Amino acid sequence: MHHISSFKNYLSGKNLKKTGQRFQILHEIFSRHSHFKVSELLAGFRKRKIKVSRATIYRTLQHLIASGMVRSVEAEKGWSYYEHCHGHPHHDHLLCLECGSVFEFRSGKLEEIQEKICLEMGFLPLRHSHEIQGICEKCRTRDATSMTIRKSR
Amino acid sequence: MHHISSFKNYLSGKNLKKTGQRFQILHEIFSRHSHFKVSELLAGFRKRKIKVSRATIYRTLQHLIASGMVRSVEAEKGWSYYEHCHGHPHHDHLLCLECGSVFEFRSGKLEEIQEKICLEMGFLPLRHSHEIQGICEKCRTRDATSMTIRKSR
DNA sequence: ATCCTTGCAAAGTGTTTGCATCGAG
DNA sequence: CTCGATGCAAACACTTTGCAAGGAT
Repeated sequence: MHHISSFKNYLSGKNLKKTGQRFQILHEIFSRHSHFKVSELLAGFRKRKIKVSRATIYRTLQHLIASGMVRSVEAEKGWSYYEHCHGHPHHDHLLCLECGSVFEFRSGKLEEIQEKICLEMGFLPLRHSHEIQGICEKCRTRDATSMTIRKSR
Repeated sequence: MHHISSFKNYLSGKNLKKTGQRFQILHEIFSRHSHFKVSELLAGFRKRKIKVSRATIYRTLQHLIASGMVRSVEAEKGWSYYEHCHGHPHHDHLLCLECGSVFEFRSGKLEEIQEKICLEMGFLPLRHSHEIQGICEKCRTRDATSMTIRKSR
């Protein structure tokens, strides 16, 4: 469990305490496949009767972000999604506007170009978010066959 | 003023009324160089003593987005930025985490790759947001010379 | 024993909505 | 005259914060 020791490391380095809640949150995050909302973490805790407050989740999330272990992936207005950065460092997202599914994609060439752009502008890139929104294959073919009424926001 | 007639067109097509407020909002948006927050529009109106309520701005923004004249560019948590789509259709952003400046960049090659990815995945791209966050040149060189205290969030 | 953490509830933000009134068509 | 639009304030949803109590070191 590399992420556990990473986090311990981070905590020690900052003179922060290794509390049960913090590791519960870490576990909850890293046992997920990818994205999550705070409300989903909270629901997970409630289901398993683990006591971690919403405030603690938010506070811990700030540490996890500061440590580089988690990053936030903006999605809907006023609704943050997060994901852990556990192996695959850069992968971006396709969001289906119809069914809400999120697909991941990754392209080395894309990253090369980004780096070149930053270099040219003297910009030091730290993180980035890249999301393409549209209609996924499944919804596209469904729409083409049946006469679905598109829901208005 | 192409955007004015575009908007009139959209309004007519939807049986919506051409009100003063709507055109005030349109003007306020299109007289800006690029990004804006709702609060900034509101401040502009207050300064010029124009009466447009916050609710009307949000409601009009929804129409402008639906009409494709404005799109939203997610930025900070719970804080939406918008921009009009007035000539340059695709340009993406570099956000300086230190001073908050936003720089625009654009790359045809980048878009080509994106299109190819979507094609491969059967995804129909409609819009996208791409933001690279980091430290801009000015802040980088300033940090290197003076011993600035980085403000903690 | 110290000082960081936690949980709670309250406060804060940005956004949306119900409703009475206003006004474009 | 009619029905959509507006403004206000209240409602919402997510996030942050003050404070007293708890817990790691």
